[in-house]
Amino acid sequence: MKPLTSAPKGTQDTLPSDITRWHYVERAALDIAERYGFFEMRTPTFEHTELFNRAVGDTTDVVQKEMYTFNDKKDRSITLRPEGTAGVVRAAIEHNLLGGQLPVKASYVISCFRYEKPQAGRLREFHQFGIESLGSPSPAADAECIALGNQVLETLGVDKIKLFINSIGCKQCRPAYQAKLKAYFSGYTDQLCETCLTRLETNPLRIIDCKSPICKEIAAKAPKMMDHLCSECEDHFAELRERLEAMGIRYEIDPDIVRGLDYYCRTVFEFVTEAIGAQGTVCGGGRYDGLIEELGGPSMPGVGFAMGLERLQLVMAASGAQVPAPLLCELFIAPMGKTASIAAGTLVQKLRAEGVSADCETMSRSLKAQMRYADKLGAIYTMVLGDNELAAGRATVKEMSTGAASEITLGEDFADEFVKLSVQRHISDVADAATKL
RNA sequence: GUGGGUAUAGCUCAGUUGGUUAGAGCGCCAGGUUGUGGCCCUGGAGGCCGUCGGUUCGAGCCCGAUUAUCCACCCCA
Repeated sequence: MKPLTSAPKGTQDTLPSDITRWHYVERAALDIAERYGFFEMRTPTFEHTELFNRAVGDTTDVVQKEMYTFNDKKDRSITLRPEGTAGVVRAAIEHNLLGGQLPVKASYVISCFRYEKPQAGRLREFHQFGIESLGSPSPAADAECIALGNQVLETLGVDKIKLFINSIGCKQCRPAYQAKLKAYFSGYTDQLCETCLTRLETNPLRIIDCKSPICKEIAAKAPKMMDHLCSECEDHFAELRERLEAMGIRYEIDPDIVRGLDYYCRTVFEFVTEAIGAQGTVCGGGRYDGLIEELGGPSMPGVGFAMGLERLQLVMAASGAQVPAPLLCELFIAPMGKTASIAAGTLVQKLRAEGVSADCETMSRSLKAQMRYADKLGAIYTMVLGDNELAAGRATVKEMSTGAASEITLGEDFADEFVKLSVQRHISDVADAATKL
């Protein structure tokens, strides 16, 4: 059987067997964000191309070669979002949220699109959980974001991950530093790689991040931003460190983190793992004080991060993290014959209306096959429904784990009786657990 | 965009120096007496061996191309 076509390169289907894990991860992240005062925000999957050109930056790889850009039927240039911050900031400006109470704290779970060559932990359509805190210039906001990210990772059972932080300066101190950097690297034009030669002109800061061995060696002796921060940036960074230490969040300073999106300034940070291959950045973010103004909003600072949900799930697996089991079927009804099947459908419907997860046979299989099916569903109880039961108006409910049988009437009180039975089991489970303690 | 590996059943993989009807385990389906799951036993369905072309009397196996996938560079979540 040949499929008509296949999913596009770099995309993934999420099957019913995967969805429990996804829900668990997304809900945990959004719940924790709410505790920090960040509420979910939903923005369009596509935006005007200009938004990303301005926000992410014309010189970045993301804008230059990775965007899914097309013209719509009225010839407007549209781009599938490659990241989440631009859309959130745009929406905050558009709805004048920044004229109200500050800070504006938003979270999101979105899919992003980048035309890249897929590899471990890198897809063309991928998912991010992210937060943005708009309005506060204080390192308190930076620390809050980092703490939030840290808590999400901890809650989901991720170890094997490290937090790296750095400060890349602001528009006061960075130009001078960049000039120094440029002067330094200009002495090595005969040795730098081709891309770094163009970086020398467009954004010398990015040379520091180059992975080519020769450039790395040259960059190792380059002047460090850390040594050229203005006093405001220095104080800001020092306070951030003080706050992280006060909260007991462990970090390392990595002076080579620059990040590939142009809007970052001052604080940048990454949660990085070595357990999932070369694409080890699970969460990355930082401060972007000029961005809101750049997009036509008020002059206002901001800070945030994005977490790659596919990568997150990869580290979770590598860390041996457990995902709670899905809600099991409380009762499976196995009918024999058409009359019983109709009755079973009705009984199951009553249970479902009462909020009980219940199921019954729809494949008309043998009783043995139905029992096997119930077992695979993980049904807590099963009930066989045949002519005998229908005639008597009573049936036997069997607890699958113990084989214990209980009688139940099939009348009006059926759902109530079953719920009572089920609750008793829960109570005895709790009692058992208590005695074990 | 550049490089390397891989492509055989739904999944994980065997398949000899090229030689008849291509295999295993798991999964799925059905049986193992009359109305009860897990363990065990038996049977069954399911593959144009990624696609196209070439070499050969003969190709799952060799060669080329193409596509997909995995991994790395690059970049980033």
